[in-house]
Amino acid sequence: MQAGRLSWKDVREAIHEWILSGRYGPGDKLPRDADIAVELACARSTVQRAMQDLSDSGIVERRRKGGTRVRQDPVVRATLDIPITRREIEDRGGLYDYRLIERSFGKPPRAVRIAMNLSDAPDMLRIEALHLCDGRPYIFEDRWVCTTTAPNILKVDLSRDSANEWLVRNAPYTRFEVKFFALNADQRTAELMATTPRSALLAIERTTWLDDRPITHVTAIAAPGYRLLSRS
Amino acid sequence: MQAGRLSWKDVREAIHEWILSGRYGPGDKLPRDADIAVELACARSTVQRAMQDLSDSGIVERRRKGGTRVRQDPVVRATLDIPITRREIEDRGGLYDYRLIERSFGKPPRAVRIAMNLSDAPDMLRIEALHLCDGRPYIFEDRWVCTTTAPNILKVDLSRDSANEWLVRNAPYTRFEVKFFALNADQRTAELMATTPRSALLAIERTTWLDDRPITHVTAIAAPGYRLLSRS
DNA sequence: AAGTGGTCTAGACCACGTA
DNA sequence: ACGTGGTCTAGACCACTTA
Repeated sequence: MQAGRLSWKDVREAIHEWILSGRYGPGDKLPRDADIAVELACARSTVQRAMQDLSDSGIVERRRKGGTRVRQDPVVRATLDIPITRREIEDRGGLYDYRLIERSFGKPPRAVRIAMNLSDAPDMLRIEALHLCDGRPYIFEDRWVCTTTAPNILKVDLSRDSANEWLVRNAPYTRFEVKFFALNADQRTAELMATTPRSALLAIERTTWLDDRPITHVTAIAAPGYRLLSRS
Repeated sequence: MQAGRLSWKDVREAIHEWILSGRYGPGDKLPRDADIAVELACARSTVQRAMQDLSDSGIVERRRKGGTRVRQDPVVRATLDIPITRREIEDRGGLYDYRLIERSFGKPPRAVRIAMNLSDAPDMLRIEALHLCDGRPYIFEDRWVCTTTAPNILKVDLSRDSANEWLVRNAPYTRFEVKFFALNADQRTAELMATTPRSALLAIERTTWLDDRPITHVTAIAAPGYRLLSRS
């Protein structure tokens, strides 16, 4: 970064400082980008880049002609990284292991069809698998794969390679949805996860699409004590 | 948008398409920005903006001198909005209500000090409060506020105004951390949330700082059935 | 109708990391 | 050392929205 010149991140900090210090409070209108550029002695596009970031972060609200205002109800916007399970475990320094529990065909239950936004119910590949960290259950994965969208998965030996990994590498998506919720372990899940029935488990439900065709729907159930952290 | 000219989002889509179609697979090196700019007939900075976004989305990896490569292990990067609880309920069309359960002073437990990254343990304001949707418990909030960083909260009548809302409006932060996990309701929580002990509940733990001084640490425990959705 | 944000362009220079 | 991404600048024009 060149000395004496402001980067757009510097500009963002400067403007954020104005807000933190109360120079501009919630609902207040900020000066036009052009005027800020003059005040801070930088190009307007630099201010624009900074403002775009403040807007993305939910701190500021911008409207053409209406100008820029400090948001009344700031939103906490958190970003989460959900890596491949194998990598997640290896990055923690754990030993990864994987076990295929079931592989079958059938019509997905209604909840899955709804999540995929499907009216009819074609047969899909059903996969149940367990990811282990240092020999202990880490994540149980209950997955449905749409074989019309991702037919090549039928050639994969899922007892060796996890669908999680194969899909992420070989079936890129254009859109996805994620849901987080807590559930009580039922009898079977408790056995699989080596815990007691009714244990509270974090579930991460993910659906991916290639354009408008669903690829897969997975419910990943994490072992007790699992914590999902936001990116710094 | 001007016709005949490519916006950086168009460029991002074009490049993403190259990846989806297999023209460039995982690990492959993409051409230099400058060459892509020539191929697509746009400015290099437009390609740069598109690439920055693809990099932010975890699709591509960029290194100075090393060039740009398609990521081997794509990461699912989800963004979550965590609004003020009152707004969250009202946006769902629910009737919001709020009850202060406890307001006291004391030393925070060790877990809170660790989360705040504090070695010593000053007295802090402790708040327990319940947010209700249509008269039913929705979120139980267990909060510690550092009164040296946010002293003005002592003047607030917390039986009327929730600390959640007051802090978000009046104590802006520069940094925060969020954790998600599942927990079994204990006896007291079960009573407060009008559910049964051992129910699985989603907990959202959040810590905020103003520069390096902690502001608040809150564990928000959601009612059974609560689901957290990613932003589209 | 006019003002404000949104974006593109072309050129320049910097900074980082690999070869 | 040098190639590649990262960013700034100044100007231009567009697009949206509200006064």
